Amino acid sequence: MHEVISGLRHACVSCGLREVCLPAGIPADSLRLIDAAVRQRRPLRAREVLFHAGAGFECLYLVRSGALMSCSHEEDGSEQVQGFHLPGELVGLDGMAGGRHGCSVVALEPTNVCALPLALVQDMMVEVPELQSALMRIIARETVNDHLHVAMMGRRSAHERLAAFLLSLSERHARIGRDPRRLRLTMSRSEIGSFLGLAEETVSRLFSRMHASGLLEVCGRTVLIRDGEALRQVCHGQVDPCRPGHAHARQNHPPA
Amino acid sequence: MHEVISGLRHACVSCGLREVCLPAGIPADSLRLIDAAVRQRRPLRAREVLFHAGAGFECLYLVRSGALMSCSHEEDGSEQVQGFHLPGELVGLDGMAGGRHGCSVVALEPTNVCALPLALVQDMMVEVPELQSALMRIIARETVNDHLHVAMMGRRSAHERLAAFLLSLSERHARIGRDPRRLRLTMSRSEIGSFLGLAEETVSRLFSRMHASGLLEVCGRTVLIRDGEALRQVCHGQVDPCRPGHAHARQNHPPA
DNA sequence: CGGCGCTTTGAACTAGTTCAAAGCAAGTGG
DNA sequence: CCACTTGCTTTGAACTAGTTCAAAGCGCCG
Repeated sequence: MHEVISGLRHACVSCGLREVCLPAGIPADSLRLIDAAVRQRRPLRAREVLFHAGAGFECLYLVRSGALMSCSHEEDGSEQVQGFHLPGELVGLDGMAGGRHGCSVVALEPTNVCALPLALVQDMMVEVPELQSALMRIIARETVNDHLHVAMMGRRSAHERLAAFLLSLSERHARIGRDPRRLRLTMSRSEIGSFLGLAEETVSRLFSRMHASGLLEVCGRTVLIRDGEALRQVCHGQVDPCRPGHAHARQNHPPA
Repeated sequence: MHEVISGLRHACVSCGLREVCLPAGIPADSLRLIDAAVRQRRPLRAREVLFHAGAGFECLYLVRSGALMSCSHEEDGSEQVQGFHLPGELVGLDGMAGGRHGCSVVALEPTNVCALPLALVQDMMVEVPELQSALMRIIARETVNDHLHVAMMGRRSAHERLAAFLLSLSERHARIGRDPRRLRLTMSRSEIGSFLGLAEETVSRLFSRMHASGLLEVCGRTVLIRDGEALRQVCHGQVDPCRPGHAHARQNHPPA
């Protein structure tokens, strides 16, 4: 079952993601140990599966380029998208619970990942306490994200959810040096819907409305954020994006 | 800010929760170290706050008796209940993300907790690798739970949600040796609603319906599970609990 | 007793779903 | 190069699960 290919160039030290990835804040000499542990996995093609739910937990994976999506499966066959993972982000932690993964992870586009064999990670943590606390920090951040996600699913309207989703993507784009206003969504409407707890039709309609109101420029899977501030307001429920509110929309509404 | 009181009796070795709590699976000699680190906190009264969101992360807490509820706060003032914590369960892990807690935690009834000062935990992890992996396992399980929670908020009907909630409580009751059929809900309808992403009125109506259909016997905050198997079916969406389906009709006697 | 907070129930409403159909873009094979 | 398939997206129209608003009931405690 070893698809891991070692020997490829992968030095963390020279990696563009060093500052946002697991090694962030780890001293240079310890970094060399991590470097040695990291395996480069054969690149994934779009739609290719990194691991299936239920598979044995052997590695943690770091996204180097591309994008991943994780989703859990209900016994009735339905799927729930749990998250999207951009370069610099870590996936596979849930496997630590019981030695098997609880989610499947699939590539949304051609993707490269670094693999960290679990055994090596555990050994290393004893010798490199910084790694241990870094890992703890990352897991805890994961938890915080999940809580945000729950809070969103709990009480927010469809508009608020989509706005929050776009802003989160935008921020993460910024973190890795991409243009935070231009988003290339690599996932389908129905995947966004599943992630946000909405029907795909609802997502599609929202994009149309937000486009019409001038918040976004939507062209298929390419989205341009035209008014980030307004989007932030929508996200916090301070604005109802249905009624115009924006210059671009139809203005001939005779106010009551 | 140290409200921690040491010196009270608290030996893990003699604790009834040993097998379900953090120390599960940790060898006896290492256990003594943990034992020494654990501080007993003054008992919390109902509604008393263990820590506030934003407070510095100083301790992990283990529930000894009673029950806790954690909730996050949106900037608009609304609250989202993130979870309920029964004896043997750990709270406070989210604080590891940035040195402050992201949730507030409050007691639902008179509650005792054990406190594990963070500094001691970190020191110990270096010497007791079992503790490190135990902690990792617990955090990862947390993640898995959060994912279940998200999956529930995403696509399940109100009935399915409430059924899943009750079954989860029931299982956890069983784990700590309580009767899994008789639940004393220590939280209000609106707290359950927040947790499940429903209005409090909806929760109340569901209890009434499930009572009427003979699934449950509900008397205020005391719930008796009459037909666990059927409840499990509702939870998996195999049954629509609106239409009768059940012989037992209205019988509003308080469970003995 | 009287007041307060929680719960229940009813009735009206609406945000979002579902179902259905058409539009579009990319790929495939003749 | 075009016809055809396939999968995603958009849009419309009808529907409904769950919300919201309102009011009454119930327990509890000072």
